[in-house]
Amino acid sequence: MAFSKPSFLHRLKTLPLPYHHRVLHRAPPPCSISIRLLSFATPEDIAAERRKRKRQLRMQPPISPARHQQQPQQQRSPTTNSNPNAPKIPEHVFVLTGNRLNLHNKILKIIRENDLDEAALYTRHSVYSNCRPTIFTCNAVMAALLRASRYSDFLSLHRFITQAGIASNVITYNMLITLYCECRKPDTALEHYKRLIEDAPFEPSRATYRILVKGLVDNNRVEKGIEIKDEMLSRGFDADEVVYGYLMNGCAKNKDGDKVLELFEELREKLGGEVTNGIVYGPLMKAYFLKEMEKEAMEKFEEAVAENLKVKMDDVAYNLVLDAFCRFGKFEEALQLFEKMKNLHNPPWKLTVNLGSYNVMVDGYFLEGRFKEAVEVFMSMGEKNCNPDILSFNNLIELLCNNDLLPEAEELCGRMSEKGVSPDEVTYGLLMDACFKGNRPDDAAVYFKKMIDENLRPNLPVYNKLVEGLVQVGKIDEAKSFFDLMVTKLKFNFASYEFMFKALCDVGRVDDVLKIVGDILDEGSIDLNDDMQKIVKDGLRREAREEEELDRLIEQKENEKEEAKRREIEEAERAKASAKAAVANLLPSKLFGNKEGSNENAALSGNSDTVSSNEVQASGEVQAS
DNA sequence: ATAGGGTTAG
Repeated sequence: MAFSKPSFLHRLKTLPLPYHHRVLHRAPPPCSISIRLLSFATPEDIAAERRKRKRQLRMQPPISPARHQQQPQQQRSPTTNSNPNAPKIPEHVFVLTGNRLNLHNKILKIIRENDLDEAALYTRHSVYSNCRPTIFTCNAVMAALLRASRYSDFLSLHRFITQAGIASNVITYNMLITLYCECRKPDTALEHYKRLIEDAPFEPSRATYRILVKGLVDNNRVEKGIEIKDEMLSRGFDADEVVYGYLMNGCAKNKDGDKVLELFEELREKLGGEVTNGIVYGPLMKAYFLKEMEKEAMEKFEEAVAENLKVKMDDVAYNLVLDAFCRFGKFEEALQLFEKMKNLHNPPWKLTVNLGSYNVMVDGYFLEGRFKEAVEVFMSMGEKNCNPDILSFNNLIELLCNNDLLPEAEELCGRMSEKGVSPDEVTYGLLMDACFKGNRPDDAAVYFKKMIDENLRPNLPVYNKLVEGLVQVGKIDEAKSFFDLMVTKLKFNFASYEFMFKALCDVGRVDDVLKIVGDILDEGSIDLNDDMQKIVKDGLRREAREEEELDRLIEQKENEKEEAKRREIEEAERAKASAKAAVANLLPSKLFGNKEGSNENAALSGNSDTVSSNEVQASGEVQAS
């Protein structure tokens, strides 16, 4: 295996997740539960009503999944038509005509030009124009955002259209589930799946299950994936080789060869005794290797590549077999197969290699300790018209760094642009780490600066690593300057403050600490907890100063805050009084008539109500998520 | 016309 556990944890930590986290929590999922909450007494009532509605909206559970799409439109009963609480049925594709089609094509064009900001903005503006975008247009934009990993923008657009009453369809749900799986939030993905099942007036599709099961497997939730697979079957879907393939691969990853074979048998039985999709052969070989049944593994390999072409092998299926060889010490076989794959590759008719093949080989070479060749094979992928992406580069750079090949990693980083790829925060984070490990703290700081200069957003763990590394080698000034730089950009936690406090106190810079404390109290960004106070007081004592200095500072800030609040209230009252006078004097009934004047009043006084009910709605949706 | 048809990135 190419990655050790610690390095995986490190990867998790270095991913720019906090940004996602923040947005993910804020952006409410699509739902109108909050509105409906008002009309029922208990959650049970709501659930019962929801089931009833779904029953009304749907006929029988599906026999063939292909039928789903057409169902909702016809099956709306008159009662649900008039029910404002009914789940909104997404528009059918045949509304995509005339102006709305023109709009759609216009936005598709913007997407093709890769101006996703403009595409999203255009979509939003259209929502309140006389030409509302269809869900198909919105999906196209959201799909583009998802492809670009712009998760927060995706969610904000999704929230916007949901609030504007544009109903999601199954593709929208599938994309949401994809998004949460990619963000390593499988439970949120499952919640959206559940909501699709319970609330949406349509059924999940086969793709929904593929996405969800893959996401669960990728997030180490194979058992849950198997449950979902069973649910898929019980909902009338055929056994799907792709879904079984994911699950088998996941079980193989967990070294459970028996479970892999069990799944394969189940699949074979359900398919009437024969599995012809090559997708399961790689995982199957892994299972035999795990059980040390090498002969059987090689038999399966022969079966997969047999001349009779009974088993359908494509690039993905080959990659899984290649991976099986690499991971189980059959590197010679892997090399041979890789050559064969490259020879068979004959686009566009027959695809047998892709970017993934090269990534598998990179891992294989590293397992063999053949680092140089790994880089060579990686850089040669252009021969087969494959293009490395940022993830592939980062994977290789991480492997190089983990094997004390920092110069090679840096060289590779420098060559990314020739493949049209730019380093991201993960790339720089990896190099930064490696620099600290290689006693090059100044270069580590340079990489961090590069992130800032290139408008990348290093996250808190990356920042913490930088500051810890700098302090460790006694570079307090540098550490403090990065603290100052990032304190407004990142949401620091207690640990990051405490670390800086300690570092400064250790060198006697307690005044700098007091200054930071003052800023914290001014901004209320974080509570000044007991540990922080203790660090400051210890620091003061060590400098032969009074502990009470801190208490006095806190008190002073409290007083200032109260004073400010009082002034604000006064200000507001004065403003209110003058507004009243203005309404009374400047909008008299003789000018605009009574009605106009009272409308104005209603708008003024009703304003706060509108805002608060929006807030209630928003928080209700967050809760429901 | 929007996703999906699968791998790799631990």
